[in-house]
Amino acid sequence: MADDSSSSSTSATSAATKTEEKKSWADEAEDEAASATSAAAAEAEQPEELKKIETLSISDEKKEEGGGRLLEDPDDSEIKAETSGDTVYTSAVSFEDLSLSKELIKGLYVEMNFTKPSKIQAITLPMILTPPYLDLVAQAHNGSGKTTCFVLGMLSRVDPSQKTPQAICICPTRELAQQNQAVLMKMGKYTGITSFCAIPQDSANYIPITKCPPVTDQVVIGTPGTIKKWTSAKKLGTRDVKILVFDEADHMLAEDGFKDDSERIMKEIRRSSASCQVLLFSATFNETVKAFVSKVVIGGNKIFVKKEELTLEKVKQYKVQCPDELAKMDVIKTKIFEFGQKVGQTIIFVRTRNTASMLHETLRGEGYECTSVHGAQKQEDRDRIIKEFKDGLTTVLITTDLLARGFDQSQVNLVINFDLPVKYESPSDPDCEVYLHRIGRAGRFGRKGVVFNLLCTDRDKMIMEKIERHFNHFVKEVPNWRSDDDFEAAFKEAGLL
DNA sequence: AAAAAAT
Repeated sequence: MADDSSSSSTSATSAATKTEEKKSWADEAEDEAASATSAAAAEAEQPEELKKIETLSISDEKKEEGGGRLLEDPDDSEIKAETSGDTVYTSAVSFEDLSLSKELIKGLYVEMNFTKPSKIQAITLPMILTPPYLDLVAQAHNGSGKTTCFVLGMLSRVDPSQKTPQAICICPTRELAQQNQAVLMKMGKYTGITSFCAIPQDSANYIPITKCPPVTDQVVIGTPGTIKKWTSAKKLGTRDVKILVFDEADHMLAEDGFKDDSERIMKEIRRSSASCQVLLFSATFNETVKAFVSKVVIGGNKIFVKKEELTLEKVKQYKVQCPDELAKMDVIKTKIFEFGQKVGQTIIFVRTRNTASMLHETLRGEGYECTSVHGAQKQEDRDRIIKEFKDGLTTVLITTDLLARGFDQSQVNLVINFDLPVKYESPSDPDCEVYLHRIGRAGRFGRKGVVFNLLCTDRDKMIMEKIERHFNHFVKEVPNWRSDDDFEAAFKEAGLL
């Protein structure tokens, strides 16, 4: 649409593909917005949900000086947030409490259809938007509205009249970068703010970076390697950057994730723009990353959630004991395709790219309609398959952990772990963080969802037990993998049939 | 050659 393309960047990444892309993401964002209201309602129904966010300050010195302020909560006086420094934050009851520009308020109500801030938004937005703009690390449940927190942060800290990059957001996958940019453009539609998506270009319309004009958009969203490429080519200035966001921050700062890239980018930006505010958002922070993160945001505000309280109650989890791999296939064909069609869209997670293609081929060969997406495919193919799924043209999507994090499609009610997520270094241990992110693809904004973990070996069984123990959450077993009735009962229990 | 990014 004309509006969209004029407000977005025309630089580098294919303008044509992007515009097309944006339309699909934007359509989706409407659904997301609509469900935000129901999320608020869902939260209201369930008061114990409110106790889930536990905030704490790790900066001891500051706490003594500032005296550890209490944060007022609009919904529940039992929530106490200790913050760092002297600033007193008042949780936002409405978006009007945040002294946002009227253009931004209009975007929130008209474009996003939001009515009031979600829990995490109410708590973090004042922290993000109140001087002296302390750093923030915030953990909140999957689908609770974290994106809005940092997108709103970026949009309101940026000066639209100044044609230089002032906000940068770094994401682990190009899909997530694009999704976040789409949300930003939609929310900021009336602000005149423009954005640039710094992700690898598709081979078809590759332009060497030396031929690209420097970035003049106020907001840059992208993946680590490409951001680095643009800055070192001196095409992306970091002098005026006021706010730096890491989405899926635990992964961005993990040793086996993007730690080196992230640290380098953070250092460089802090060198050229010392007062830059750093925001770290994720649904998961394991102990190792948490310890490291606390060193990065010294004196900042910190919000963490206990791991036992992170599992989404509205997403029912099951395990299915299958005698062999063939039985797993059979469950997909006779149960998942049968019931899945009735309850919305389905994502099937597998461990490797290879399994993704093979499973796809096998199912398609037998007439089951599905698509697959993973990192070995061409960029343009990935874009197309994601768009088809977002547009609802396809209902079953097979994927790797490419889509484990952040992928937001509210119609996804069914998630299958064809393979359980395991740690690369120790394949008999589960990757509990990835597990949580995967199941979080269902149940967006407090919706109902169901997850089936297909187990086949004793090792699978043991890994599943470890996951249950980690989250202190019992996962029910589907008694008989052959039984339609057992599956039907599971779907019904999850509230989906 | 585990997913991902990117060289």
